[in-house]
Amino acid sequence: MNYNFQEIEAKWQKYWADNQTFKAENKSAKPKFYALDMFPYPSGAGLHVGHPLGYIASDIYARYKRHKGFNVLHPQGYDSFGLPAEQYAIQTGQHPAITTEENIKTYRRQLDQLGFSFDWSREVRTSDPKYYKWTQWVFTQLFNSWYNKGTDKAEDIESLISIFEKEGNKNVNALCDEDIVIFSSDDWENYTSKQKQEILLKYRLTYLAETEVNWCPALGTVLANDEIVNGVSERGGHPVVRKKMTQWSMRITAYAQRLLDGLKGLDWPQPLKDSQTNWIGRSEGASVGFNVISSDNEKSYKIEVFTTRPDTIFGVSFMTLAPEHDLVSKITTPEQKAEVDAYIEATAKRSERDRMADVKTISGAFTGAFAEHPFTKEPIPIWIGDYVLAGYGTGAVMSVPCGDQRDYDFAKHFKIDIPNIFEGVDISEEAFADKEKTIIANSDFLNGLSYKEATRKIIDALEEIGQGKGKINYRLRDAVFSRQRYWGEPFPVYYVDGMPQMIAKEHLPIELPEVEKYLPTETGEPPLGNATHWAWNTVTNNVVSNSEINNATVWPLELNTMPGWAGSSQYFNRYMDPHNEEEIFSQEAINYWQDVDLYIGGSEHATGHLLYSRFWQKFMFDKGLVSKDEFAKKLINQGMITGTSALLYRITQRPDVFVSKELVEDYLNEEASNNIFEQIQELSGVSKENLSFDKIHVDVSLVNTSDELDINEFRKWQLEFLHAKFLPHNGPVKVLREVEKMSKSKYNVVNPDAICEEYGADSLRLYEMFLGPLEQSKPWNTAGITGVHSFLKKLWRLYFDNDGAKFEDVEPTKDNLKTLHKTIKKVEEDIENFSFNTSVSTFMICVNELSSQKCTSKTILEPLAILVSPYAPHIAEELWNILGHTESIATAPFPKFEEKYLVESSKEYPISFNGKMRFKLELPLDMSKDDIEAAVMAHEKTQAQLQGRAPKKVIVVPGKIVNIVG
RNA sequence: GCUCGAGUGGUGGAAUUGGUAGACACGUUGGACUUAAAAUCCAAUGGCCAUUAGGCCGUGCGGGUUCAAGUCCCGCCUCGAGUACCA
Repeated sequence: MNYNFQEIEAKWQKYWADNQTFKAENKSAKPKFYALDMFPYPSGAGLHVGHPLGYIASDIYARYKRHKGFNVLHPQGYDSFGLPAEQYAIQTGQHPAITTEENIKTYRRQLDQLGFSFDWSREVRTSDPKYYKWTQWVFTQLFNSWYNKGTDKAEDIESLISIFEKEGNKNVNALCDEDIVIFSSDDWENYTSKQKQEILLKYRLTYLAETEVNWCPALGTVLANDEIVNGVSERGGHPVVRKKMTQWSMRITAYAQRLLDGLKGLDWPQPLKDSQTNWIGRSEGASVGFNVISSDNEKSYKIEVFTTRPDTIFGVSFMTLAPEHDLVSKITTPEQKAEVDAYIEATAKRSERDRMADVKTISGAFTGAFAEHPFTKEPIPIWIGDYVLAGYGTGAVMSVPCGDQRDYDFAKHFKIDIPNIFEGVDISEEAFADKEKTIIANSDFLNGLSYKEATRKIIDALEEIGQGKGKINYRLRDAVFSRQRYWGEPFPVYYVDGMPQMIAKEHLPIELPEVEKYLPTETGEPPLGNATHWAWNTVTNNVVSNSEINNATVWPLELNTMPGWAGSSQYFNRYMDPHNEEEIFSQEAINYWQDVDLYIGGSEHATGHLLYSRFWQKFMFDKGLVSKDEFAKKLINQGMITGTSALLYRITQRPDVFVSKELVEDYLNEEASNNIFEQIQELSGVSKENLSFDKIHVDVSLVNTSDELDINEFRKWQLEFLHAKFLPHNGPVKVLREVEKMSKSKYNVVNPDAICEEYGADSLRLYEMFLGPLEQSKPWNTAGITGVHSFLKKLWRLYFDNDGAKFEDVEPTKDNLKTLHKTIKKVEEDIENFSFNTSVSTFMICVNELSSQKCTSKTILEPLAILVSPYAPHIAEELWNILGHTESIATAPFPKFEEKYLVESSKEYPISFNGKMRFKLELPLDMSKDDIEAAVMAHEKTQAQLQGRAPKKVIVVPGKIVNIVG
């Protein structure tokens, strides 16, 4: 009987689907385990071999946990809103829902053929109204909440209103907008409804605000920083300008400290935690107010700055404002106005990323205005410079050139004073920023103090004169939540007199309307502006035609849609109870499953999805909806699988002439170059001076394992190569190999379908794990897959020979048991440590040993099938079945490791001389140290090594090693 | 620049608390089986020297600690990822 993987794999995939083998129950006496993969976006290109890496790992773990007696939740679904489907819709007019549906089918087929143990009954799709109903609902909950710094949690907006009614807002300790005006309870009572709504918006956890965005007029849309290259849009190369727009924002900054603190308890990769820490960017320092010196006594302006070095305040020799700073236009003197305006205009054309990336160019402009130093009362010139960003801190800096390199460079460039306030430090060449070695000088009452002492003292002094206080600042900014797109969740929001109103839970979901075009409207409104049926009737509580808008009972609906991360910020909880139509999830379900025990996905989500989800989870926790304020206990980043690109040398001047790799290398190294050059010239006619080579990507399927190009296939591959010429004419043409990210455009993607076809899913699963450690990035090279495939065949032959099954009910030998139990031990340790590559080797060793032992004992072969089952589930099911079981292997108990089978009585000691192993000596393990030494010293090889010398020292580590020194 | 990873044969990688460097595979070479091929099996395979016995070198580089270092410490180099005029 042969190992017919195609038949076996199809059979068991059908069995699992028919029997719902992996359906998880929300009630169980077993302990729970929740294994989750990061939400996939179903792209049109389908899966390549890099995608399943993490899925295989989580599947092995999930299957292992089932063997270990856990009730395992291992769901899968689709983050199915997104840009590519919308882009395709714009180009072809095809509705994104149709494209998405097709892509999901491809994904599903590819996932199914790999034999994953997903509970498909729990599948969710973010673009399904039944799902996004709850995304909309969470949004309304955020709207109806404010952040109470006193209790350090989100609370219902009603509690804030009742405070306003009782005592106004003077005692409210909230995380809110900066421009809050103090009012009394009487004031509140007298405000109009609209005024009240405006004030409340400043406190809500999701709110409307003017946000500066990268606006691309030609595309009619806002672009992300990385969609802009050299100041123009990546797609189309259109100009981009900075523009203010009213958009929904999420007050994630309310959670900055808790998001930081929460990281400590998470078993997540350190680099990932580090990048979140940096992203949140907590810094301690002081907020300082500088009064602007004004000849006009009626207007007094104050510049607020945040500084981490308040101790250097006596070193301030100028101030720098972001060009966008509100005060700039107000304080600039008439003489300087032209220069300042020109500078502001120039800055607006630069993207934030541009401004940040360009460290070398120093630019700025003097406003003509001066601020007053809070202590010396000296005038300080106020400059603007694009190295100061409006979005960070207050958008203003107190510049201390002697202590900050950027300030130093700016001062040097504009010939501004650089006063030295450090004792015994030379600042003629560069600034001095070492806090630890700082001793303050030339600073009045701070002289002689260290950084720490001076900081404490100056903050007290600032508070005393009312011009500053200690402050903690976060780099984290509130997250913009509006997108000017079609294919996303619509907001459950309509506008009454321009003020946003939430639509109640019982009327959700608000479904995405049909539109004729997916582009922005001619007036620049988002695509939903094209919808004719997009107004809210507050009487009948449904969506009606725009023509019915009467600004009394029928109002316009929001035209923006939600961003990609909206749907992915609570999906892991929705999986616990995915079909609940009454609640986002039942308390029973969330209390049973609690949180994700293992989350596997790419590190690219470090500061996006993984930060927003933590924020939503903490909010849900504050609302009492979830019992854990972190949603994933353990997280693993799987490494990227890189592709091995094939690059073919082409003569730049003759794009139809290709030269084999080794000839080009010889030529370039000037080895035998004359001979090669003659051949090249004969073929191409290019002179030596003009000769240069390009490297073009060639589809990897056109190249064999010896890097030789299949010339005939290459000619057929693309029309332009039909009449290509090659050097050598009749010898093999070799390509250069380079490891790069796997990508369609580099023609180095390997599709799993072909491998499944040729070797089967079990081989692919094993091979992806065998490649190397899960977390490391590693190159894909199909050459080695034959190794794991022949391992599976060897495994099969342990159970079968040509006549059929050969296992028997016989007692296993000592060696059989030893092999089995050392395998159990190692595999169990490996899985617990996510070291899947080493267990594949362990299986190979085990099967090699059992084969040479000619083991046929069921006592060994049964547990072996279970051990292999998480990795290669199809073959394991088949073997299990043939061993006589009628139930799936999925919940068969994991074999129990027993130490007694591994106990050894002797050890082959390595005998080293000066640390170098020279020979081995078998000695009993219970032999004493002295006896070992005596035995070793008496050995003839020891005497030969020593050649009569007396050893200085003999180190004996029983059970390990003997080392003779001398 | 900063932060975090990584660097081991021709290749992917192994070496769990410092204790036999190169497990397991791929590839290559030789052999068996076969009319032949495929499949399968067996053997060899870090480099250099040596007929053998054996010796020397060897985990990016330079130092150090130790009886013993891929592993620990100090200083560098290279590659990868993230991030950035963060005040």
